[in-house]
Amino acid sequence: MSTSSASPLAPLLAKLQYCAPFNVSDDAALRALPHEVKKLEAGTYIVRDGDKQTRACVMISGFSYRHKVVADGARQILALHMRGDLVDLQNSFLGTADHNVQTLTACEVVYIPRDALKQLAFERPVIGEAMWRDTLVDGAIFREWIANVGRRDARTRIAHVLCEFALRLEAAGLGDHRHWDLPMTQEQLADVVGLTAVHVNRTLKTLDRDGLINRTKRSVAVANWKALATAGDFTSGYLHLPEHKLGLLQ
Amino acid sequence: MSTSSASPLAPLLAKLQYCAPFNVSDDAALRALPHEVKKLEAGTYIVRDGDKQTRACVMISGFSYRHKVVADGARQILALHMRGDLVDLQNSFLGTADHNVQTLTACEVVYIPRDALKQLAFERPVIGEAMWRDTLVDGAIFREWIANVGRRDARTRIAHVLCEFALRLEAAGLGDHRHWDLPMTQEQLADVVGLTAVHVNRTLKTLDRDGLINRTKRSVAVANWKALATAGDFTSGYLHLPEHKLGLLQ
DNA sequence: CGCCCATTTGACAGCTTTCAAATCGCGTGG
DNA sequence: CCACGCGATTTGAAAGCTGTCAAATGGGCG
Repeated sequence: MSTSSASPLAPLLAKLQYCAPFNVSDDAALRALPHEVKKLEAGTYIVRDGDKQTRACVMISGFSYRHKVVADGARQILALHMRGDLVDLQNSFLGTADHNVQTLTACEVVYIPRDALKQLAFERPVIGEAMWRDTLVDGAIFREWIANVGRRDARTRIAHVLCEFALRLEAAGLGDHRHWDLPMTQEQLADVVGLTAVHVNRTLKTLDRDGLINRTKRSVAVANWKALATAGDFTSGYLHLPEHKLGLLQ
Repeated sequence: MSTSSASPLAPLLAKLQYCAPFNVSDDAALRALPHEVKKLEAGTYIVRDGDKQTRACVMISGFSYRHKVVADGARQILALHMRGDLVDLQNSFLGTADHNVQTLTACEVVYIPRDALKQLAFERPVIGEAMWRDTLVDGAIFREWIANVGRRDARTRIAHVLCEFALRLEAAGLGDHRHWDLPMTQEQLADVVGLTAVHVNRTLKTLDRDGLINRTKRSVAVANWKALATAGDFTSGYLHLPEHKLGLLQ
């Protein structure tokens, strides 16, 4: 098994290989990347809007999110990240960060110098292609979110992100898509879907009442996957998950 | 001047070089890409959701847009593309398209086989990096649009996209940011900002009345750039434009 | 036990949508 | 050159989804 859990880079390896496995040499090259492991508390900023980053950050455990703050002070969450995700490739390659990245929970992360990552990508096309692909999947999720906040009503919008989180968590090996913990407050969920916390609360209640989800305090479980996916106008295509991770669904 | 207008690939070259100019050899390699020029009528689908593309498409003239259709039939426009933009790198690299790309106006485009593009990117890191960067800028714009439709009111939202279009048009060499033609109907603009055409109409009227824009039939001119940018909560950072294209602004 | 933050709930306001109908612009045909 | 027709723009009135404001409830932690 090439993704030994001994290396802190193992989650990145696992994520990048979801398309095709690397050979031993590529595997070793990736593991040889210079890196620094760090533990971060919940709420820590990994990147601030305007920062000039020179390293990328890989999530090992915990959750983080990207967000922007608009003129009136409202916050919009742009993405949620979990184990294996490369979270600030985008900011570091573009020079100046155009948004914030903050930990949602306590996290372990690995920092990798941007230039080392860039060099690896071009020396080893298999790895470079996997990283590029990963960037494109991030973009695909951004697009779905634009449609989600732009054209779906509250109920559909929330059901949709719940389905997305479920599948991504499962793909990252963090649980079953039908039963997982939502690591965010209703206010944070509201910032994901562009609604108010009050309205998210009311909408979650109706999803619960209708038997689509089960709630316990700060956690959500999918009670009826099919119904939730239908309610959320959800299809998994845009996540571009490898087929072997979609077996359970359709 | 390396970007001779003789080649149909010149707009792509110009776009990719906005960061740093290529050397003669890279320039020649890009021009040597296999390609096919095509004229498309307004409304033609370049990619349909679900398609398996094997070539990418570069815009030479005209405008195109990406969009998704949600469950209730509503459409959300995800991106607008113009001269020099690589419009379906994303779909072709990911295998199956997760959204549609359609021409907004009559267009000239160039098709390039995905594999030739991929090979070039890895053989010539300067070009590969430029393409990667371009992908990341697309992503940055997606993120801004999430915040735009998620957290801004109608007036701010519309003013924001008008500012973005103005700057991107100017950066692409298609006019002055203070005076340009909007190549879309109010209904299409509504699908960009996640509003109804009726409300877009009312809002444009107030922007006009307040002296921020001037309208004539289907065209929009910026009457007061500074006021429009303020009204739209617009700053250009997320476009990651090269400094030499920002001289006029701030 | 008490504080604090998150959740929940209610009443009301408001931005945006919906539904229709009128007007306008412009290409087409007489 | 003018009438016609169709799509886009405008406008009005009313409904509705979501937001705002406030207060109550609940759970976790020192």
